[in-house]
Amino acid sequence: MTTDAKARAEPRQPLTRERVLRTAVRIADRDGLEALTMRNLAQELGVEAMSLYHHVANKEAVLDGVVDVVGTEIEAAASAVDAPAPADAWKTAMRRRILAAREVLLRHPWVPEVMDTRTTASPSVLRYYDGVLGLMRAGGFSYELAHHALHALGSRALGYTRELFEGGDADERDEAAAAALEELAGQLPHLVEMMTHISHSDPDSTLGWCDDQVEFEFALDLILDGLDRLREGGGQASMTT
Amino acid sequence: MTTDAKARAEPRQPLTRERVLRTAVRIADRDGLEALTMRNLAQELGVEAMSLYHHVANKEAVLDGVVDVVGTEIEAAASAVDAPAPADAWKTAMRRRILAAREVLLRHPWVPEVMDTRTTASPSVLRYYDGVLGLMRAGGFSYELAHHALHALGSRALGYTRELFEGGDADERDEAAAAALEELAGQLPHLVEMMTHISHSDPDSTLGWCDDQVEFEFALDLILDGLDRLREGGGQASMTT
DNA sequence: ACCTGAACACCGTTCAAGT
DNA sequence: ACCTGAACACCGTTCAAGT
Repeated sequence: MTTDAKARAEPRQPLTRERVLRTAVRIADRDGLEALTMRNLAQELGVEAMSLYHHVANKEAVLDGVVDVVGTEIEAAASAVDAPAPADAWKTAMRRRILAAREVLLRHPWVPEVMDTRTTASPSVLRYYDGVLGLMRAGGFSYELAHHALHALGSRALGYTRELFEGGDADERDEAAAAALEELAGQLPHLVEMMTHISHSDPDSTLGWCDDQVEFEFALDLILDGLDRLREGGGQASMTT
Repeated sequence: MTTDAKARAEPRQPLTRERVLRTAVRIADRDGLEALTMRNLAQELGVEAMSLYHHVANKEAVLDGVVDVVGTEIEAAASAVDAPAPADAWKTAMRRRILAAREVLLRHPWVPEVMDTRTTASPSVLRYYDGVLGLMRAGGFSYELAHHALHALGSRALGYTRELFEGGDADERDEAAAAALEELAGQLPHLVEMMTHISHSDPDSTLGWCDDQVEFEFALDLILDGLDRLREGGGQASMTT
């Protein structure tokens, strides 16, 4: 049985925008963002590249679309977390919601890179942020403070912050960082000493000592605690000179 | 006089890595990142594209290089800010240093996008972070807290955070956001109400009401104040359950 | 040693033509 | 209405050849 015959044997599903976008997400999940080309996407759908243009305007529309697909997944995950006890309600609810969103993004690690190049807002992401804002309003935030809070959280509300040196192979990255540190050791006294100090107190750790989840939650709590303090202070946002 | 003759009339500078990288920065500043192609870069230098490969390994090396050039500019700007008075020393010094770095980045708005795709650390950026770490150590941070702090600040230490919807033309973006909000108004009750509330209290503001500099400083101060509190508490980083 | 021209293997996209 | 093949205008990069 030839592949042609096999392809014909399965009832051929009609091409739709939905099917195009879901396939695009699958390609990015499986092979990475650089594998998401129009030609590849068409091939995966058993069609010519040009057929895609009947269902999406262009590649930018595909990227907008995949973000919205994942955004819908985030919405679902966020609304599935249980409500916290009344005390500490807003902060605990926000924390749970954001960490639930983060779990979705960890399954689609290419999303931050795409999101950072979007120039228009995805409907599902907007709905998610509307929920975040609603939570703060219910917690007693003024609109002014809530507005600052949305900016301060930024993409962290969705569960991610771009680390400074990420992407690529983690081992490669550590190796490159080690080489850079060695070469520049004389110029980086504090970084070198921090590394030796931390690797002494935790002998297991090598250069790859940074636990992304721990650091994410550290910064998230720092911000949520700070916002809570401002909220209690009456929603005014002046802190420093 | 033909352009050929004119080109020959000026003493032809030899191609060097330095000249290639500085020209690359100029192209990105003037025409945007998408204009920074190997062919364009060569043309600007009056040379064939392939000649570049004698001075840089490939395009990735060019991108690593331009980040390092701007990183050097940031180092210089940061070390030029005057030391603060002894009281509040670390926080004020950090704030000044970061806002000085931000000013450099505002002159090179394409840098965040490139930085976010780097997988190896630029020497100049590493040196800048070493200085940031040194400031915290001098301010009494434990290495553990300082390490968390570096992660929590992330790219903010260099003066930028990627906004969720940025890039492209600002007017276009606002228009798109307005259209999205209108279409989804029923599904975004809190965002819609926040907008009307804020535009009432500030009649000048339209959709483009967000002042990036104000929001950057709000979040920066939120984090610096939080870190300062933890530092005073003895450098321990446990805040929540 | 340094630079070049032609070529290769990719992109996204347009267009006229098929069914 | 939907899909296709050929072609266009770009990329980054390799390679053999020039000086």
